[in-house]
Amino acid sequence: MAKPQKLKARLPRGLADRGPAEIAATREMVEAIRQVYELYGFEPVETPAIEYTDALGKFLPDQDRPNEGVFSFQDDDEQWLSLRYDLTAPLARYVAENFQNLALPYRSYRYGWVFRNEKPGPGRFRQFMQFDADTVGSASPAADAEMCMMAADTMERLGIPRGQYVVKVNNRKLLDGIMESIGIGGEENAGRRLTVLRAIDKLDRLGVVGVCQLLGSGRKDESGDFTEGAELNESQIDTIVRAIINAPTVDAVEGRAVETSDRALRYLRANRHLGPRFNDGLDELEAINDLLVAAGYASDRVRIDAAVVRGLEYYTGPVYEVELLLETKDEKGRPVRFGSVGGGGRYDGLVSRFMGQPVPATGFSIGVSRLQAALTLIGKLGAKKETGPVVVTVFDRERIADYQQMVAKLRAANIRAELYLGNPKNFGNQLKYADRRNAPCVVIQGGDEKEKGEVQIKDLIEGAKAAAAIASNEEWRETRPAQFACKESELVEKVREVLARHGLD
RNA sequence: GCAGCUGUAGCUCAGCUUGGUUAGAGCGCCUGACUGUGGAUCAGGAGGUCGUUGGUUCGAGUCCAACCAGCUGUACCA
Repeated sequence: MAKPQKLKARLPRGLADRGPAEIAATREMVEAIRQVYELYGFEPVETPAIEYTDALGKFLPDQDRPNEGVFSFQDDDEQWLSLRYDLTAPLARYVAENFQNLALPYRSYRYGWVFRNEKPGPGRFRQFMQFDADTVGSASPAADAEMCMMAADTMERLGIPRGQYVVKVNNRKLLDGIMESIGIGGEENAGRRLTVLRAIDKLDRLGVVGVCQLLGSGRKDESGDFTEGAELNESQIDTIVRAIINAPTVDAVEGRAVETSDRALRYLRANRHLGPRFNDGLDELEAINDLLVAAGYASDRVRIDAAVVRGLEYYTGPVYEVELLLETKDEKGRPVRFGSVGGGGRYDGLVSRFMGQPVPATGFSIGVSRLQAALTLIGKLGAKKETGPVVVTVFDRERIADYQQMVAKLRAANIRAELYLGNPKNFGNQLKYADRRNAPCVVIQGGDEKEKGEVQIKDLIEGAKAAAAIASNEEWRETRPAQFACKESELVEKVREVLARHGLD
């Protein structure tokens, strides 16, 4: 007898279903972040998940085909559409389209799903949530400093203690200046500069030696895979290493060695010979740092770090990155480092792509999904299991209307409640169901109770505790642990007492 | 994309080295003991194209090849 071919139920890789606990955790996080952003005077705006591909700037050069990394499709008029891969490019489109109606500088925030068609990995999904804040129309370093402060405040509002995160600040012009000074400026070296930036970005993972290999002839990893290097000569590598990679950042503060912006800046100042572009970047960094210090944000929250790269393509000046410093173990006992959970920077070119005038902008983005994974793992989120509704059981199937009425009474009193909708034949199954729903209690009314105008209320939470002491099934059933009778008219009141006893009111 | 590892019940896995009747375990699920009560216990039951295709062989879950999928690392990452 051949079985009919069943369709295999399967989730596409890199995508995730989310249950009640995760949804609740996300809601909690989003609300916390929103409060901070509102406090800073930002207002919400939402754009759709789909944009014209050219608005996202993701056509491959010299081809009329979008980048493979974005999910794209053609409209019936042949125009390419794409799912957004971040929230910044759509905002730039929105601002350009509504430029006349916005009060500039325009501060806005929004959160939503973004999509990337890339190989997924641990903690990396093809659909994930970001929460962005942007200030459009201000070139002031105060706008940048504010982003950094807001990032720090947000981390603390989410329950991450000071010292377990850090907001790192850098300026792209520093790196550009250094690269110019070693002779790889100009259009013809654009590709090479990318390789250099990528190499520096890997400092935390590969260390100084690995980065130097990538700056030079290339690097072969443990699996035998070879990565081509930037082919710089020794003196070029030496300049980068001395200016950025080996830059001292540790200072003695009150007898302890700590990383400080002061130390980083002092060292950068000694490198002013690297050229005007480098010096521009340094001046901007100094300006931001002065504002941070004046506002009381010291190096334990926001810190200058010349090795931060981020967003190779569109950042033009200051860049920021939020890093979680805490370490923990995963289910299998392996150490987990969370690393970057957010970042941003100044993107002065992004809005002006649509406009005839320059429009400075700076923004910051939190990776909600990744941060949620981190917070869950360290137990800051989703620790408690959601309590289910009160379940009204069906004893006498002729009287479903009576039971439904009890449910309605509980609901009218703002108590989560539901009628058992399954097959009422086996009463035990109804309790099993209530147990699996994590119901705090069930309401029972059989013929005996009905005659006396009573109902039975069974406290499942208390009952589960009592169960541990009972070994035999007879005893279990006869004692009816944590169960009591009350007048039908007292139903709401008594249920409320049970909920209060467990802190659920 | 490149490399390594892994595909056996709903889940976690054993069996593969050394090919040999009916492919196992734990957990979960269903039924009953228990026609008015969750848990525990006991008894029973359902559930498998051994990732796919081809090859070697009298005989393949086991050996070989290709492919597919997953995981891990690496590359890319706006």
